[in-house]
Amino acid sequence: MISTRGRYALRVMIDIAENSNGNYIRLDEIAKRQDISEKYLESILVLLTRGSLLNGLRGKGGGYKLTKPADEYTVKSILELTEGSLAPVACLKEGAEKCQRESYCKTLPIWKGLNNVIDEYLSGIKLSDLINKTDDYCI
Amino acid sequence: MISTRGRYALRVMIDIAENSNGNYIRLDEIAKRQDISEKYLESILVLLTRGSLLNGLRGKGGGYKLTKPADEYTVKSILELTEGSLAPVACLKEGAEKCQRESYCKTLPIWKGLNNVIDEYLSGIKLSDLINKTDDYCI
DNA sequence: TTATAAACCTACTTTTTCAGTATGTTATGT
DNA sequence: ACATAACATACTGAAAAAGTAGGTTTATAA
Repeated sequence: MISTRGRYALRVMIDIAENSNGNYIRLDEIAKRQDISEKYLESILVLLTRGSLLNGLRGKGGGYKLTKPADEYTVKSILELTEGSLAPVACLKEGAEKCQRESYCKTLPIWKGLNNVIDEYLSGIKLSDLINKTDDYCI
Repeated sequence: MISTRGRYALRVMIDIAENSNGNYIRLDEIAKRQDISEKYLESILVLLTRGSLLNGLRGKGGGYKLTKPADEYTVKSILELTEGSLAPVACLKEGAEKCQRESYCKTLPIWKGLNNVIDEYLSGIKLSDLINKTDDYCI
């Protein structure tokens, strides 16, 4: 259901939130810490950057950092961007072609309900809930 | 997330619950009503029968019927049998090999929570909630 | 008892998605 | 100018999903 891409994306977002302090963090640093191949990680960071969840800077001193405070990211927003959609069935995806069975389908209400339950749960968790940034609060 | 197999399985179980009245229903009948190819449907009915959610009888007059009353099936039990597992990530599947990151993984609690939310929702719906068997109650 | 109807079984093909790799290009700071 | 690090494009391999094909067994009803 949640693919490697989405799971990695979440781990990476947590990693950046914890280890950056407004600084850019290099891809190879993250890759090493998270034990993900640089090349595969790159393809994930591209998504996060294009979706403007991250800010990428090229050249020396470059890297990635968050575009906004950690409490403004929901887990849902991160997963949705990388997974494409979290809908449990195709007919509930954004922009799906209209299903012929829609009017009388007895299973559709189940999928809608499931979709809601998942959405609510993942919208309720913020990136800031997942990090322990002790260094920020220690004097 | 939920594949065609699981979705079809649910539709088929509803179909049988609605149209059988203790009688066996033929595969080709179900296939026609549900607009699913006979051959593909067969592979699904095999799963449901092997998992003893259905009873299959061969030969003339044979077909499939429920093994128990409709209110003793949860949607979860039907989907779990056909999908294999409903766990949102591999490491939560039954009999998954132990994940090295388990002890310190910051995303694991999210997946466990999501798993619970999904389980609770799908366990709460019974097959009997999905059918309208008016003929049973009309004299 | 025999023909027929129906589920059962094994194996295959085709398509799609996931995961990962390779190579080259552009922007940035020193 | 030069090193650095993100960006871009394109490819490969493996696995799973979806669907097909053909033959085998078992029960029923004529």
